[in-house]
Amino acid sequence: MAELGVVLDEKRRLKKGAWSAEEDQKLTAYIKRHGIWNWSRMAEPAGLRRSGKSCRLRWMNYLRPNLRHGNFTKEEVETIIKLHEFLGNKWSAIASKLDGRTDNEVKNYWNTRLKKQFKGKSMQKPRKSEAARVCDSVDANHESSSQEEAGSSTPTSTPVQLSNLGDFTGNQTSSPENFGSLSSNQAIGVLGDKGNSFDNNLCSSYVDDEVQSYLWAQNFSVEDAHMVQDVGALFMDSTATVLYPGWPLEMASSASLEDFAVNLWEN
DNA sequence: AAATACTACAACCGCGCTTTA
DNA sequence: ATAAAGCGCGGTTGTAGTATT
Repeated sequence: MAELGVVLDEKRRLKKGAWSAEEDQKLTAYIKRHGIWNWSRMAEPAGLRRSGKSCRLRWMNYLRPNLRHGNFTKEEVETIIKLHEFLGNKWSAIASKLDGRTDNEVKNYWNTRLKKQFKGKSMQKPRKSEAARVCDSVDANHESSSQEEAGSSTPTSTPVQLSNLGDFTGNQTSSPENFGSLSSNQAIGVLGDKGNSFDNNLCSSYVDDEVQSYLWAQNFSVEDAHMVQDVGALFMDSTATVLYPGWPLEMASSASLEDFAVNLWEN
């Protein structure tokens, strides 16, 4: 191979691995001249021995105009935390709320910086399987382990908000009863594909008032509708509270996410 | 100074959804 | 109606750079 870490797909003679400055220039110049019309067919006329996928990824994550690279601001960190709490590993959805950031960048940031902050720290109560948790309504278990651990609880979601969600998505009827009738798959969908990973436990965190109000203040576009359709399941637990990992339990009820994000960002 | 461990991030892979023929 | 192609997403891997021993 000509360059370290760069290999050729022997069957199709396609190059893989890190992009050179020359390749970047070729792709950028081609797109500027012809626009994006078909990723898999653009590579050859652009003078690149790359798969369409590879071209698209390079463009979307690196070459595209108006992208921002480098450190995340504390506001961005805060946004990521909040949205991840709400949406789970929906990186593209999260990234769409951050100006000039890509899903890949957000995902990398989460996996390398934020995830470890949560790792090993119990967010709150031990939970049943996701499916069981989502299907259950409030029950006696809430009072037992959760409040002992969390030290407080914050009643949250209201029918009004649930109704808004239903109206907003346009494909989900809006009563709390209907949310309760979601299948476990539907409910878990928003939490991630596998349903049992650390991330999924994390992202299924209960949503408190602060997070909700933040989210309602967001400007969700029509394209976002698909990802919010299952969100009702997250509101099923009305005794929700959020513990910010690494923070003392006694902070549970008083610390704002902003405090947490600032702390995280500064350290 | 060298070896090792850790971190950050670019890029690839596989899967599922949508569009097209 | 359906198979194929294209696209986008999330998970994972590979590697360069940095810190630590």
